[in-house]
Amino acid sequence: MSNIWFIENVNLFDVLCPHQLSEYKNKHSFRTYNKNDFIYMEGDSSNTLYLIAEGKVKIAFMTDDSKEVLKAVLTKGEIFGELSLLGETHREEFAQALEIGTALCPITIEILHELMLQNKNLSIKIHKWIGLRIKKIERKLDLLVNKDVRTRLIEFIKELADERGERRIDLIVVKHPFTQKDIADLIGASRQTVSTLLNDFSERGIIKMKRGKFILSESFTEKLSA
Amino acid sequence: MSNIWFIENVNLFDVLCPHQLSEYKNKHSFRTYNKNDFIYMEGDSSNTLYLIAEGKVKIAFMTDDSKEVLKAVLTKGEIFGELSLLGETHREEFAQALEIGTALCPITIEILHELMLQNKNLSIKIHKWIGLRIKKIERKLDLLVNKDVRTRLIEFIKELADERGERRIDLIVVKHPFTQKDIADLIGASRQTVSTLLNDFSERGIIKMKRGKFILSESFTEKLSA
DNA sequence: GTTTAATTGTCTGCCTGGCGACAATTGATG
DNA sequence: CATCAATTGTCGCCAGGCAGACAATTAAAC
Repeated sequence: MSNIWFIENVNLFDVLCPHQLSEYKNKHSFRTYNKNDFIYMEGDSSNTLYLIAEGKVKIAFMTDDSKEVLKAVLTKGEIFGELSLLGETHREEFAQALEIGTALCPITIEILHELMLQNKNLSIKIHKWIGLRIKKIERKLDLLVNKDVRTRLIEFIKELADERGERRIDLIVVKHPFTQKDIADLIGASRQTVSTLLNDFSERGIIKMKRGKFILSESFTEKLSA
Repeated sequence: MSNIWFIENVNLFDVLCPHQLSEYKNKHSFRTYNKNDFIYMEGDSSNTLYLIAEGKVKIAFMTDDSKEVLKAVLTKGEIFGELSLLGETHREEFAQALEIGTALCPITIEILHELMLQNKNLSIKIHKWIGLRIKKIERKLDLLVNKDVRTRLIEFIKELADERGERRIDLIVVKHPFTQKDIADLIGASRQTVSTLLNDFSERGIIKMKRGKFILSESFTEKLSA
């Protein structure tokens, strides 16, 4: 399974966020949150979708034995709460701001449905976007079932580079919102193993890292696989 | 994460299959397949969705190193090929009939879109169905990341019981289309481990099994957890 | 019914990767 | 700037579960 599905970027954010459209500018403000503010909690009624304009948002849920399971850490330009669109009545996860000044653009499903009726193109984009979400998660499943931690970590970094990498001359800079613990949780590994592997990659000159940032050579993919 | 999302059965099959509607009866026939016939292959254009009227269908894909990865084994009443609805242009998986006399009811997306425009209710049901698919797969991810093989197997059986279990007095009969190898692939375990675990459950009187069938006591859930 | 292929059962050794422990580092906070 | 909490680095131990091997069983095919 390749990454083909990812190439066609539907860029829902640009289409959706009314603040992007000049006529809407200043008509309503973003909602802003402080660090650790909850955007919604498990059980809340599920009727709006959010676009992240600024900051960092954690999506997670609690298990029966009240441990927290991380689902995603999202930043600027990403969307969450979209299951409200798909018949979910109550949240089964919570969303929490991780930084002061986290700014979100909320869109209720009523409004979104109106927009979709008016705008056939939007409707199609949203469907595509959902299709991509499913592909992405199926891909993750495949990795989890069939690949070892090393491979999963490599794939994780590759995906990150595809999604948020800024190409420079001969290298790719990837800013991301994850701690090593986050990465470990997301790829189904222990924090320690991720730490060791990353340092291994680093020592072999394949990636450089600082907190919240990877720097990859253009050819890191081949190097990593070797 | 509980099973709540599963309770509301959207029963898309009944709504969709035109053969269920008397006015449509005999208007067109099911398409039937022989054992090992491919319904579609990777790379085929993705423009129809299928309802299974009879038989058994395998969904899988090939990895780069040409090993087969099982995604699902489906039977009567189940739906597949639905990503054609969500902007997929070409299949990234293949679908293969596993039994002679496998009968499918194909619906092209054009027709489906028409139906959805005419029938608001259908549209909503389909959205809900997709929402459930996403929940289900997210749940699977959670299990894979956070639970051991034993727990995953238990959850797999529980889900099977919910989906296809026939309740009898004091017990639940679950007919299913899986070999132990299939189950192992689907829950991310080895065939041997699954075999051993199932026999362990069996010896402890918690489940009885024959090929393609589980018999569970009403209270198997608690017993299994113990 | 016989033959044959597929599925299932079971054992052994082995190894990936989890976990606890603790130190070192970094960045946030006042 | 100093303090403190969060994050990262590293080690050793060891268990869950995979893989190979082979026998036993069951179902399918003829």
